[in-house]
Amino acid sequence: MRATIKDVARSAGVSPSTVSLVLNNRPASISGETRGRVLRAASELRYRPNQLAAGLVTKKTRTFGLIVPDIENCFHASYCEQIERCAHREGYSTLIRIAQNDPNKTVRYLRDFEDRGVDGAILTSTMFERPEDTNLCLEAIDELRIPTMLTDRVPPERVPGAVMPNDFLGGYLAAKHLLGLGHRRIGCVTGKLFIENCRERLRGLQAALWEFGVPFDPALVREADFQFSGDFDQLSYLLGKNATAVFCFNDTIAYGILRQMRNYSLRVPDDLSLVGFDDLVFSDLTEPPLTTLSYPVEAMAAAVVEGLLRKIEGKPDAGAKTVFDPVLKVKGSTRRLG
Amino acid sequence: MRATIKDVARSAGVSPSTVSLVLNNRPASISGETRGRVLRAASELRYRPNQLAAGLVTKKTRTFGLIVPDIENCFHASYCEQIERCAHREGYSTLIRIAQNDPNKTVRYLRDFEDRGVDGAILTSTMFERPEDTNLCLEAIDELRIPTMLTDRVPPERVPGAVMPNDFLGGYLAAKHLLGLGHRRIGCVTGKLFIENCRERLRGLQAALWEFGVPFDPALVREADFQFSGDFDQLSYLLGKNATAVFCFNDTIAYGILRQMRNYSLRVPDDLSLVGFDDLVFSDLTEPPLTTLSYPVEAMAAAVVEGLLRKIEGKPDAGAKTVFDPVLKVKGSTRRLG
DNA sequence: TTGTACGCGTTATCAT
DNA sequence: ATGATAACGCGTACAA
Repeated sequence: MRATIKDVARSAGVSPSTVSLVLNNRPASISGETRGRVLRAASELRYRPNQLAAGLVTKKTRTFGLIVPDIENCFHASYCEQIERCAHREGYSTLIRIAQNDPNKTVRYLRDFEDRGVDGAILTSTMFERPEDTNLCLEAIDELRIPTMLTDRVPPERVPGAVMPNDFLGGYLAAKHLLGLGHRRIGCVTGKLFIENCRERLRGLQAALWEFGVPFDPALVREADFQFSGDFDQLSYLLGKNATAVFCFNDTIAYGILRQMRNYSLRVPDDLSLVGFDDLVFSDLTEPPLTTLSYPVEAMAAAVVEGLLRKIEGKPDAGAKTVFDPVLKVKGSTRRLG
Repeated sequence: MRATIKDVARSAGVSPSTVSLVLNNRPASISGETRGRVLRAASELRYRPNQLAAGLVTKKTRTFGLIVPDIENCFHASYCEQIERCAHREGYSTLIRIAQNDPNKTVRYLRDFEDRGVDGAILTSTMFERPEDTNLCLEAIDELRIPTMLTDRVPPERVPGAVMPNDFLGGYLAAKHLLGLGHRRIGCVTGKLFIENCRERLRGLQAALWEFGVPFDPALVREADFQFSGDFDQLSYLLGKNATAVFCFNDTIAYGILRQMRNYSLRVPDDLSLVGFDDLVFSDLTEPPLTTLSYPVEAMAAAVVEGLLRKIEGKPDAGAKTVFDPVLKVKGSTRRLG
């Protein structure tokens, strides 16, 4: 069996508390000699404290709980990985749970986090299709006695204090870029519009249109899904509406449009300008490389973790940056009209 | 504060042990009346057992530890997600750790798993560049007193009992497909060859060549990296060697080749046939869609989890399928030579 | 400087 | 049918 603190104590000829004092570098002054004996015994027995027992008494487990909708989505995978890295850098383990956009799972996982004594929770999606589900989730968070950070897909009323992407700006930048190139009929293939982030991107687009004095035509907006599905045919619809450019709310959707373009023997950007969102690694490899918007995922992850640590330590959450701006990466899929 | 078992006991007018018996459906017969009182009290106080305390005494935490090299790699992300799902289906939480191919991190995480009392560990990569690192890792696993399943990147000596992809077959199928199409000069862009899986794929290719009586030319093999890097130029080298087809050891590498082909104004499959590996979702979207090899990731995940459960329950590990064959998905990137 | 004793929240054993 | 009591392994006042 595994050595316990008692075994170390016995082997070093001291009491368990002395072992604890030494190993935790407690202010209590321990003679260099016993300290040495303890350390030697501990390493000989390969002693490592049982974290369950330690957590039980200290109420700290140095664990974060992270709930994500999925990780097959590259953006989430990347965000997830960055969060795990930051957490690790701060000495925390990360219990990752994949909720598949299921509010019930989300709530269950949340409770499980509390049962397991995680020190803090991070949720990258707290908006669901049915508003009552969103409320259910928010209530569960409030009942929870655990510091919690929301990020990415956050209901509007909870945005203060959350680490947020500036999706309005993203939409604005994309549209402005296209407008600047002379496009006036800009089609849009959005993600699910119950996601506030998508609506924000849409608002950003509208703001840019307004700035250029171009009327907003709702007929140019098509709601799709962030998951890829190759069989939709938003493209022919939008072309039918005389779109000269299409703004896709993520890169995966843009890949689909790119594919459809080839099916029609049309060319990007000659026959249609295309803008994506997320700047996945693959977006440098498409033909042409995809003009897209990029978030500083690493910085966002760092902000989430930092914010959570502050909450855990009870510090005021001042200072931490909470809104992150996307950057437009102009590659080859957009060009001047005409 | 959160209600404990004692609070419930007090509220129901019984002892903590009775509460425990009721809530855990112990064989001990409890009168329907007290049972009701306990259940009512528990739900009124919203009692949920502290898993740390429970784990401390039962030595079970219903948690798996999962160590992956990274999850930005789509294949790993997918595998990871499937494993998490299977684990959840079986009532287990998954502590996911990203080791970034760092053997030291791997070992540290492993120990941490033990400290936290996870019931079992899953490692998707236990092969490192330096053999001594691999050994270090294997030794750490052996010293660990935790049921452990290895999968995917496993050192040859540990394959028995591991859940493995049949990479030999993958290499064989890819090469046979190309040979069947008349190709004789087949270039190869591999992943790092210290990974046994890559060497297996290479052996599979050699076997197919042998079958067709085509001599193996080492000059046609280029070692690359599974992570994408757009700046390599393996293509011009292989074309210089008169390759008429290229077998890339993963789809990401193939995307890079596809891109290079366009830079040279060459066409796939007319000027070069291309085969990838992994069948990422994006491989239906490339132009042309990428012929590639696909593993039954879900089934593999299920097998890993099942195997781990058997080990945990001390059952003999008979029956579980442990080698999984890839399937060749012929899409548009390969064609008959000439 | 070190040891004793207690508590963390739970389950298991053994009485009653 | 139910309740004391003793673990589980650790940290920490407090005592010595």
